[in-house]
Amino acid sequence: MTSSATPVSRAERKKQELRREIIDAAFDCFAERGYHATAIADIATRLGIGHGTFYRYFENKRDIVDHVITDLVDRVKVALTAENAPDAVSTLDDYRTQTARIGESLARIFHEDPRVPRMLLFEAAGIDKAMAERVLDFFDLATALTASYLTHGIELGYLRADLDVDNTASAITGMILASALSSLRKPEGEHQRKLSEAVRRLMYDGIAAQS
Amino acid sequence: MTSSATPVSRAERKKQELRREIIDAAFDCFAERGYHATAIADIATRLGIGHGTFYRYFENKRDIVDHVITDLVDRVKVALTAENAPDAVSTLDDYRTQTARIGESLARIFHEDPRVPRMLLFEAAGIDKAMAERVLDFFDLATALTASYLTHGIELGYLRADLDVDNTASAITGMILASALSSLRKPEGEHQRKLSEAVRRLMYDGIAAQS
Amino acid sequence: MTSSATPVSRAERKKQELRREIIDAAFDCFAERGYHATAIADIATRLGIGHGTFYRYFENKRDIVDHVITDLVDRVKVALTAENAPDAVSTLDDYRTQTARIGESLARIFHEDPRVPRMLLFEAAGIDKAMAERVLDFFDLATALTASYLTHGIELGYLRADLDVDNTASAITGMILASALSSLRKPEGEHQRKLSEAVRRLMYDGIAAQS
Amino acid sequence: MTSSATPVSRAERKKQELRREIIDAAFDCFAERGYHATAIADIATRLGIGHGTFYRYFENKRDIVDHVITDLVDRVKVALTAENAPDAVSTLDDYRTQTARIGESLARIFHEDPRVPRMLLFEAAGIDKAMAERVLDFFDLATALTASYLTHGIELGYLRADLDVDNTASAITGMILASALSSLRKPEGEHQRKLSEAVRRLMYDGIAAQS
DNA sequence: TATGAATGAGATTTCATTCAT
DNA sequence: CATGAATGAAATCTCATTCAT
Repeated sequence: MTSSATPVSRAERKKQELRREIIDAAFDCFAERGYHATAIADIATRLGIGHGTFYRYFENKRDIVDHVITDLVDRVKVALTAENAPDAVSTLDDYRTQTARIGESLARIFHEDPRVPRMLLFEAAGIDKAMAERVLDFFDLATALTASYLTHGIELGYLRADLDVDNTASAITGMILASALSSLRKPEGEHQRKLSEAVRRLMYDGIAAQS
Repeated sequence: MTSSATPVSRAERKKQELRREIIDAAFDCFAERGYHATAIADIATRLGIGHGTFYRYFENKRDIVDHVITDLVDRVKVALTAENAPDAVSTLDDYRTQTARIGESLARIFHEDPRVPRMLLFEAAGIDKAMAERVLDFFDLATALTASYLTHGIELGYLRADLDVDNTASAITGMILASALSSLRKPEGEHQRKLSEAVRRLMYDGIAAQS
Repeated sequence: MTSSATPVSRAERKKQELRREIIDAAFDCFAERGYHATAIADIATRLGIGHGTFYRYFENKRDIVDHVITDLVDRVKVALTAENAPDAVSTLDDYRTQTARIGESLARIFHEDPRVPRMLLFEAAGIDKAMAERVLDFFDLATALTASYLTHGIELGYLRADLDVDNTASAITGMILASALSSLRKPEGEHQRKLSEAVRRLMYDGIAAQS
Repeated sequence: MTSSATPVSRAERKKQELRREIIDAAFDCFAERGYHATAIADIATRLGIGHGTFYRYFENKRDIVDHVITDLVDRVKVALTAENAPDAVSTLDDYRTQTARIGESLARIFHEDPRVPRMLLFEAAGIDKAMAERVLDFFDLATALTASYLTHGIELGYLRADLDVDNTASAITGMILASALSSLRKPEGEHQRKLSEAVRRLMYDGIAAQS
């Protein structure tokens, strides 16, 4: 029942393994030195393989970076969505908890693998037009997800009915970006938690003194 | 009274003019095709000058992009600071107005020159480590400025005394980023204004329904 | 018994071969057209290889010329020293024979490969300060070697006890230079032999008429 | 009677002056940094003139170096020939004195202006084929001059009748070269004098112990 | 006449990609 | 299949020379 769908041979499995290692090594290089400063030979050397071998696994340099980004985006997507269906929330407190959980999850990813924010925020967009689009698409996705939460909250009445859903969602995505950015300079978990908390207080309590 | 301040010769003036044109053409190219995809010859061709001429005005490619970024950052800095001293504000309403004004000013820059957000958010950080630092420094500057507003507001009592100033400022910077980002896909002023308003409502009213 | 000493693969051997061919082609070019007038592409073209290939074997243009000079200097050093230990000589006649042998050996090198004197005397020193130093060092070496012969001869009593060893050695090196120079215009062996003989007569008999 | 031949105007004189200064500045640059490493702009800057001005005085870079070499060669020629007619010598002692005087004169030139040996021995020949020929021509000239002394000495009987005039002259030129070379590393007058003396002892006494 | 801004030929060097072994 | 030698397109940068001012 396990390997029924694709009866992979041992060789095939090895191949997939190396494929994955190449993606990871490329991720390392791109995040460390930048996409343009990374030569295919650098990636191969890091793995101890010949650089010709690279081309048996990926079309070209542009191909690998696409895979790197896909992987990275998938990981963040999972953090944003996993176990976190908008309709699982029914009160403001639930939502606040949910937000905290998502925030924490993101923070963990950024913290555990600093290549993620670096690549996503610094490297990807500068590669070419198409990649910049992918980055924007990803932000839009995050915004859409947030928007669905907001809409759900409005429907259930625990969020302001007059909320400008899309733009508020954009603003919230911006704060997530801020969190990712700050993880580049202050990667300690403590700091990330405080920032995350500040974001939530902003969202729920606003900044004004209680009149 | 005419040329008293700087008695520049006509030749000198022409030189400064071309220098500026080169910076501008470089800005065009970098924003359009990206830093790495832009050859010095592209910049020169765009101006109808020989590419050797470029090197009479700038050391090398890295030099020109530094100037482009400096210009760009200066422009945004002006929008963030001009006429906008934190201590000119003394009530929450003042602050909200102030925030609106700054937001509008930024929106105008992003809208009037779409190269600005594209360069700042997409191209700059991917150039090299040093430039990535400059970008982070710039975000830090914006955050520090916001923080000074917040501190001022706390002191005067119209902002929450228990505000986590620095992290809240970070979050607000993130929303400014969101605004810049959105201008890339939806550059119409109308949209920008709405996003700006949503940010302000988030800040002042929170998202929760009035209990 | 075959490849016991250095178990080089066929590929490795081919590589060394090409490396040597590149040095030789570079030597050709530098001697023919001069270092500065020679482009890397010229060297590559002469070998029928792509000019990118050059950079797989040598760091840069400066690197190759260093190797060319090292080769050349080694060749001349061998001629100056091989089988020619100062202490193998014990009479004036021996010394004269020795001198003749060294002179002949040098002449053969200059004659067999006219690139040698051309490169050493005309091209090398003009390349840069460091190379000029190498050339001077080489002359100093030749002078030191000659000096050791002279010292030996004084000790054994067949050379004048009041000889200014170092300066006399310098003068003799100068005459070797003259020989190298003359080989550029008059490369025939006959001429070289006569010049060599004239040098020896000068050294042993002086120029004055017998009183 | 003074300026009758060419009635030069003040302007003309100034022009000639600048022309000379350019040659001298070029000499400085070429000797210091080498011909290829010297840009026309370097020469102009050293004089505080615009580099366009250079081209009002000299055809091109090749032209100026030709003039530099001509000047240099003329200076050495003067030292070799001035007041030193072969037929003014009639005894071996006279000749030895004469030789000393020429040697001293050359040494003074090399010592007073170290650019001379550096340019002549290190830079000139590497410039191009034509210049290499000029250098060889110059050495030939020195050799021919020496040869005429030798011939004169043979005719008057104070030099060996069986002297191989041309090749002996070549050898002597070689020793002059040695002197020039040594002035590059040991420019002190004392050393030059000793070397010069060693050359003369070699020529007149040989190196052998008196039997 | 002096100047220096403009020019582009030309040289060096890198590196993604191919392909024979 | 893996390898890495070979390749050349393409980019950067320099500087001798011209020429308008």
